[in-house]
Amino acid sequence: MKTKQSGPIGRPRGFDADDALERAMLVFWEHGYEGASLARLTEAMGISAKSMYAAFGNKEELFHKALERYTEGPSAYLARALEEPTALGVATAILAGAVRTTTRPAHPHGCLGVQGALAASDSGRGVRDLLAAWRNNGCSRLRERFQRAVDDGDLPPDTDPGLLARYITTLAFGIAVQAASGVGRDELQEMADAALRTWPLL
Amino acid sequence: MKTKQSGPIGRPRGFDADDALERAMLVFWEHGYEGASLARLTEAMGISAKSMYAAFGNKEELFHKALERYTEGPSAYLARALEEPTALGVATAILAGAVRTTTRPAHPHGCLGVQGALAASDSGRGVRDLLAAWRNNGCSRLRERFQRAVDDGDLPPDTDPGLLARYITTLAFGIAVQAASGVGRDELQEMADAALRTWPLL
DNA sequence: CGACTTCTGCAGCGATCGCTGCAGAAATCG
DNA sequence: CGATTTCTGCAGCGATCGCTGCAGAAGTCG
Repeated sequence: MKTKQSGPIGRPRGFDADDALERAMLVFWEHGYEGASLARLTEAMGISAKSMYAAFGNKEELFHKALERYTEGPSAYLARALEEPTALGVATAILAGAVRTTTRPAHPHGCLGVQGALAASDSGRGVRDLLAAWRNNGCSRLRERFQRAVDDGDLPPDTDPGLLARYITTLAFGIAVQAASGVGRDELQEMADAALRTWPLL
Repeated sequence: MKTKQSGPIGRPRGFDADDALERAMLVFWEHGYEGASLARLTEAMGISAKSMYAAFGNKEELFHKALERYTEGPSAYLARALEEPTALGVATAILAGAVRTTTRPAHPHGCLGVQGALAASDSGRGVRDLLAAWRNNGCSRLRERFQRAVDDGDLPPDTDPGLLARYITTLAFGIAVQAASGVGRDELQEMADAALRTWPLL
């Protein structure tokens, strides 16, 4: 319900908030929540600390919005994968997406949802819990998708969808750790292929 | 070659350095390298900052020694697992050890080698790289063990030991992430069991 | 134009960071 | 014992942390 058809009165901000958020996301991705200082963030965003606070609230809110951006951007392969017609297709797309996203050249290696804040000091507990919920949410959505596959007869009726979802997400998170360790894309993709070669038997 | 049979001259330190290191390891484990402040570390160790520096050098050296302690303690299951007689036994023991260690009650959840410093600021780059090397070293030792299994005929001759080692370590690191997210021990162990049920076919 | 609103750059807040100088206490030597 | 050596507690170092008050610039309104 937008009542004003022209922009808000007053001086408009002199930077592109979307661009700035994208750059902030990359800094969080590379250095983690607590490892990304305001100085480094604002420098990458091309704005002053004051402008960042005016536009995004504070560091934690900035991270929240950066995580949303990450979910809709680099991590969008998950939502797309869930729409694959078969459970095997879903699993294959998720692992391939994880490998691709965590080993993109000229991008930080690893996954923001994993290395954003696995362990943290007290001040980072909020973000750490947010990311834990983010990861568990991904697992839950996958479980629901596999449940549907069981209902549809795509997976054997004795399949445990929760266990299967936990297995695939465990591999995906493990891939993110390996990528952060510098393991290359090809090796991880080969490993993902091998892991799904025994598919119907899990 | 110890030449002095009596202790060194001068006042001996008034605390147990082994105890202090153990407590420091637990703090690093829970909060990560950068998330563990000197104040929190020294409080847990029961000594002053000055004593810590005299005994361990600085924060980074303290972390190095804490990681050694972790390797010989909570993570000793890896070395034990490598001595299992069969490759399947090795893999089973590694995953079971990972599940147990990352979900121990009254201990930090997750793995120090993973959440100690996955992403970090500039000042944590040394430790981040150290941990990446630590993880890759575990993978290499597992690969060598699987290579031996191939040579001994325990694994089929067309098995790729590197790929298999990468798969098992990926699962182990994924388990560490899941544990850090609060996933319970039983669910993870069930998942590990299921992952190895198709063993000879990878 | 003048009135109004918002954004921007500067400077700096209090708190915490890892780390250390100093003086005295405490232990081991001859 | 005195001499020597090391450890300990206190206080505080400079740097950085996330964050903000203020004044003026810069834009949108009637």
